[in-house]
Amino acid sequence: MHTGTFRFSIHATAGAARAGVFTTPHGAVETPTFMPVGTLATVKALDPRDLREAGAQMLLANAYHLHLRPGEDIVAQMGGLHRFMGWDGPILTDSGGFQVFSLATLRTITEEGVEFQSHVDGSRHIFTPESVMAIERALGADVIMQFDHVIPGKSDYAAARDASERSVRWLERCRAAFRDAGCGMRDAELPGGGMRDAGCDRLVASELSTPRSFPASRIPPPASRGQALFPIVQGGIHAELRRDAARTIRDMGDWVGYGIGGLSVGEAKPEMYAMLEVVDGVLPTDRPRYLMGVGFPEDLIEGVRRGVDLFDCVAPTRMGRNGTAFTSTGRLNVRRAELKTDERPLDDACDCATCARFSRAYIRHLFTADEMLGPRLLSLHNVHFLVTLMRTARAAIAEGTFDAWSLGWLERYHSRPVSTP
RNA sequence: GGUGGGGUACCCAAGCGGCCAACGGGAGCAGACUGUAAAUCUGCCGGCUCACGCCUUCGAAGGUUCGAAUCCUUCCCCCACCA
Repeated sequence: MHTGTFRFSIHATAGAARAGVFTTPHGAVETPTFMPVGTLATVKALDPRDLREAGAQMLLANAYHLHLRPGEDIVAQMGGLHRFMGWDGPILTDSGGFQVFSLATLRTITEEGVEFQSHVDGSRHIFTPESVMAIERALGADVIMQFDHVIPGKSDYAAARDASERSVRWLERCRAAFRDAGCGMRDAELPGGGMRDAGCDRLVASELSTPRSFPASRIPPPASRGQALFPIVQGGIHAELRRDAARTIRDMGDWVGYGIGGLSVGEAKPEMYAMLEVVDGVLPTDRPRYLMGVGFPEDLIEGVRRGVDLFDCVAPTRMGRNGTAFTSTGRLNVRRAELKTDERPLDDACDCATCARFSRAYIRHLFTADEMLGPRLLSLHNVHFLVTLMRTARAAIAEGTFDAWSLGWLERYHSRPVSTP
């Protein structure tokens, strides 16, 4: 596949699993990969150098949160998301669709869009596919997600169908808005046909020279490089709905990549895995698939096994802040009393900066003493762990050992001897 | 020596006749977190018990009362002020 500055090439496969390279305007990403989440243009407790050293290749940020503060106009004025947060690698912005779900008590959904009450100050904001596109355009991430309607994992068929179909309708509107605001998108071939327009080029040049004079909604990405809009396949845990959504979206146009959403939101794991298999059978195999919001190490492996290339999740950083470490033999609660004098690293098999330098006993001490270095060191370890897990999976796919490797890995992870010294 | 205040579970601290194994907080212990309203949240936290329940607790010892952490007496400590 080659669409402008975006490109996806697959180097090896193992069943549905693939090892590839996803190229974006801000560089290439070796897949499968895990993308740390930096909702507010920061991966909590870590700076870009940490992330780079941990092996992260691509990051997430969130349109809803950045719209509330500092505002996409500020980000655009400051040169766009990459420059603003000091990360020159690829970035993906989520649309705020997940907040439709997680801020359920603070919003009202209509066909037109969603009215949110800000969780920051209570003020009211209307999010529509169009306004979200404007926000994501202004933020300037490489990949931007459509505005979608996420529902709880256990939702019944009717509710799931309703949300899924609405997401498709919103996708149409996102695409239209994306195109209309597409000036500056010369390099990106947009789904359903790219657009080139000399007027747009001129507009880009003038806006770049005087960015402050333009309203936020009209400020294009700061560089002439493109953005890619990813659709999101919804459908809850209903195979028929998932299949329908995947087909409909696939047939809508030639997307650079595909999001798979509405999973890991309360449903059972087998249900999530089953949905991945359904979607895997429908989406084009030569485009990257992004499983949104996942996740835990075991889910990453199960996802790769079912044809997923990109993952993101708050788990490594949130759990890192809350005192849980991922290890090759399961999760480890670092506050446990039995670690009081444990001299070993969090994970013997880990070569992260935390494991190279600090003992479990010390990290436990940092947490019990409520020292901020603790959450930082654990976040670093957890991010490194997931990123490395995907890198290892990639190598196994390339070497043709993925099946055996993944089964062995899962068995060890679930064996749970964990912390006994 | 005098006057006043105070001694409650690991710590701080409410309670001041029955609804008290005793509010609340901390510490401790265990658990949860999946497109971040999260450096957050939940549970346990005198002993025995799965539980019902039983047993031992509110400085110590006596006493009043159907019944006391709560009232009375004496004693032991601590704090403040006075001599």
